Amino acid sequence: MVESVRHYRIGEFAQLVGLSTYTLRYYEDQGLIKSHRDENGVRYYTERDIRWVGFILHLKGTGMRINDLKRYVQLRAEGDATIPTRRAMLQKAKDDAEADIAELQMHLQVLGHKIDWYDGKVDHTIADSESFHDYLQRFNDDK
Amino acid sequence: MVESVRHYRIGEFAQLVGLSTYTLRYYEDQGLIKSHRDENGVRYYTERDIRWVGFILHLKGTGMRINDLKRYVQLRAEGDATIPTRRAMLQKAKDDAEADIAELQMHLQVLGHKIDWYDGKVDHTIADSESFHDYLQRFNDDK
DNA sequence: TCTTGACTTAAAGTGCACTCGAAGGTGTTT
DNA sequence: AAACACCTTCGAGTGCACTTTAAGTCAAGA
Repeated sequence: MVESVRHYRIGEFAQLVGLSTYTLRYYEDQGLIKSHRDENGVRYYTERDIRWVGFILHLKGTGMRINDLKRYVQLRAEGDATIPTRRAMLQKAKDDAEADIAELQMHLQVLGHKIDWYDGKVDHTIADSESFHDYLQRFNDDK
Repeated sequence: MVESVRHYRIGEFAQLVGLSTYTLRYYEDQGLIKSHRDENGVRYYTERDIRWVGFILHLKGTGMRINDLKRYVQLRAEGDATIPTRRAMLQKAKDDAEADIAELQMHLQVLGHKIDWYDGKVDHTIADSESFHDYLQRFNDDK
């Protein structure tokens, strides 16, 4: 009694992973994902494929580009010998994303100050004469 | 004895703000920045303009699009009555960027786990049989 | 039987933000 | 005089990641 694994055709799978069928075929063309085919040539996917797409989306989510993803997939196909390379790719993606966050936070800080400055102007706790640039200097004292 | 303000022509200004002269003219076309002109029609910029471009770059840095930037500039031109609207725009930009950071961090966490998993495979502290998916479950116990 | 959803290839379109080039002109510097 | 940096309009090109269309085929389900 072999329990057959649940199969999803492209439409259902697309909904599950939150991509369009177009995109799924596009990713397949690009070699990012592989699909299985039934006797009529119709694509189907399994739970494993859901997890793989999920992981791809995590990588994409950190800003990794399709080309790098392709490369990662190729390396994976080459077996365990490429683990150090893949690890390095992930580390780089991680470092890059962390740098992005740091930059984002820096911009965010200025935005926050500008919002505070607007508030100060509106409730008159900041002098009309004080420009945002002057106001910002207040936070630069320690630099 | 009026100290005249330091003027920068587009080439020098471009270097100062880290944009190309092309981009600067493009931004001007889009209404994001204004330039002053000398008697020959040659653009020049001042310190104030450096600060303004800097601020624009902070907004862009949080992911704000040209169209929204345009709108912000328009509102600014309409005077203090639009401060609440502008404040709201900044708040939204801030909220959006914070959401982006949160998402990024989520992706980052998975990446981190995958890196650890690779390390575990390499030094055999993780069983060969344990898939990354299984491994990830370890961190899901509290959910 | 008809609709629905799948299949194919190949090409074109979309959106965003630049980025560049052509072609001809002006003014300053070497 | 030549080089250089600037000016104009405006249209085309770039890069990325999709997104859509065309045109025709196939098979299962109501």
